[in-house]
Amino acid sequence: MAEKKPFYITTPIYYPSAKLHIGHAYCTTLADTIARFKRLAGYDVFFLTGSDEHGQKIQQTAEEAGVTPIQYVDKIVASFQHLWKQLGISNDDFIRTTQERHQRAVQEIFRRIYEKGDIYKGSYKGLYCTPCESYWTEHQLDENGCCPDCHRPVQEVSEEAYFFKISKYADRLLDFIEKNPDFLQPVSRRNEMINFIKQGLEDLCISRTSFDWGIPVPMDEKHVVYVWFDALSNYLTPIGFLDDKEKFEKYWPAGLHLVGKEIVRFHTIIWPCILMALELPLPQKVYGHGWLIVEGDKMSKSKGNVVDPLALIDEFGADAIRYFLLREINLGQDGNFSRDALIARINSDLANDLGNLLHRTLNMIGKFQQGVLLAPQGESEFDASLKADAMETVSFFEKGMENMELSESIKKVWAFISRANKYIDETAPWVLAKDPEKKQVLANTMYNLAESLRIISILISPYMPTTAERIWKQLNQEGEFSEVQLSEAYAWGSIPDGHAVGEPEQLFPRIEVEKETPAAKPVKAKKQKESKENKKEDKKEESCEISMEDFSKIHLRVVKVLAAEAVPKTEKLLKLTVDLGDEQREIVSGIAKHYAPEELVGKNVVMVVNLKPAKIRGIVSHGMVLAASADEDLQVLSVDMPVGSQVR
RNA sequence: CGCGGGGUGGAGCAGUAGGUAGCUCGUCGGGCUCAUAACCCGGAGGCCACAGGUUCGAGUCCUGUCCCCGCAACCA
Repeated sequence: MAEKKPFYITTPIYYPSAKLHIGHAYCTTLADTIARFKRLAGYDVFFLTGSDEHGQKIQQTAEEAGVTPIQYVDKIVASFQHLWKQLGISNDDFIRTTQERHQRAVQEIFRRIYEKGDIYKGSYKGLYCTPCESYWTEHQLDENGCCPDCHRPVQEVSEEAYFFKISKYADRLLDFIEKNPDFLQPVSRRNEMINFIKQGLEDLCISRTSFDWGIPVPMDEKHVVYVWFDALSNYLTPIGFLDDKEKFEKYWPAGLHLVGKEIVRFHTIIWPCILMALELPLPQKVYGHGWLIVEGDKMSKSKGNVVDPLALIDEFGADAIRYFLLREINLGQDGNFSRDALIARINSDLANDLGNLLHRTLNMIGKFQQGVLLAPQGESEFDASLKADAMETVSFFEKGMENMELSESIKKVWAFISRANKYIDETAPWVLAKDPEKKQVLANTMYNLAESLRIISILISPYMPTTAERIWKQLNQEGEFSEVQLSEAYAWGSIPDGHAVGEPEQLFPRIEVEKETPAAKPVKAKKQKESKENKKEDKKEESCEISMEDFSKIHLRVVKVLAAEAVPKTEKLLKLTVDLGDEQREIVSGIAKHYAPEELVGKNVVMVVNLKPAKIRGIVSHGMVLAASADEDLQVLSVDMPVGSQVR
């Protein structure tokens, strides 16, 4: 066989300021699946992920935690790596921007561009938001003159800094993007970037003196290299940019940088400019995927809908999560993640369709033929059709995967799984088994089902590596599963005559859902209904009605606010200490925009007493203060009744 | 005139250089019994947010309006 074609694929490097959430897991799973597919298809793949560990924010957070920055990031990065392991991520390397190899590479890149004259010293004046590590111009600020992102105050800063002449490359870049439609996808992002570039590019400030947790600028040690210049360079480091010319030439340019839509700009403007300055070829493709919306809403701890991927993996297994993310969410746009939808997919697709197909097949082979497959002889119309479908599925799948149509490709496999289930119905093996003369027809049927499952296991392996291998093992296939190639999926009839299969074993047990979880679901349904009906004049109010019994579950009481203080580093949260009459509680309330803490002290307000406690910003909030709101306005319900009064 | 995404049967989504509106789940009815109350077949359910326009013909193109959602993942 000819030498394998190289394929270099990357995820963004994640910022270790907090734990990773399902959105990060999504992105990395996408990349992993593509990487696994490429390996399956015979490419020599290098798959990189990592962490972006520098910056003022990390430095500060570490200080607050009383540890050094490196101690701080070491710990968090270990949790990244743990998560990737649990998720079955098959990265070939893990780059950390604090590694010596990366620092050397960045300094070298900086030096080369500087010597070329594309980096110059200037001074930067601007309004800086520390938490966001962003400079803003005056008109970008929000109505209060604060950071438009986080709405915290900004500081005026002026510092000496190095600049990278991006402006010099704008025309070349635009030309490149316009001439290479594949470079930037999906098209909506591409159009966006073309517009952005046409508005003109400004030189980019790439150094800082205001903090020192970063890579020193080689010729001027009081500067550190600023975030994007540092972070983007990670893509060059692990493939031998500095010290392994052969490896570097093999893998560069990258085949795919997979990124979230929020950072497409950096990857399609700054990064290509850096590469052009280095006189290196540009990556073949940058793909900006969408985000995950959770339960129709933004994730937030306060709503109790933060999705911790590790917890999900514990509960459902990595493959189920992977399957859900890749199947349910369309790559280019935002997608919904919900627990109900996840369970529905697991039950119907994984347990009923796939798991049960394997189980019933192996069971029949065991029951009707003592677990032994016989080479088929003759072919019925059903057999021929099944086989044709299998072959069509494989080639559709291959094409789809090459085009990054992940969701479409896996759906096609499921259509085939469905086809195989139908085949069982068509051939009715339990009938054949009763007729000795149909012995060979039965054997053909069993053989074809086993072949179908063998092929299915190959096709799903990039998506669900563990499950694929379990199927493989249950079919008692020979050889290392990791060595299997896509070409074997095309080879119908590979199972030898007389092959004995293994015992059936449940792949995915069905997940039984309790009839009605009183809390979350109805509330959500109601919310959606409301918003829908608001436009169409709520004619069907009765559908939102609750019974007296429902209402009586909510305990409302008048309580007195004893103390109130702002929760540090938040803009909407107040921590309140309230007196219920017979006890005191702490609750966190998102009303800081409307009330100063001192305004609330002494007030008697209405509160939900029996709300399940929730942890918000580390504070246990047990209860909720009721407030009326309309547009921007908000008022807590304050009443002139004694503490402890029931509200009904 | 900040930017972007979106409004399609109960839910979640597809709809590809404009030509009978599809899929999954749910639901209703039937079939089957090898199987994880599973599998197979069939039915009901949509004037594709609204209003104009282009066209022989628009969910799909153009214009305008309304509504939702984000601004990068702490905000009960």
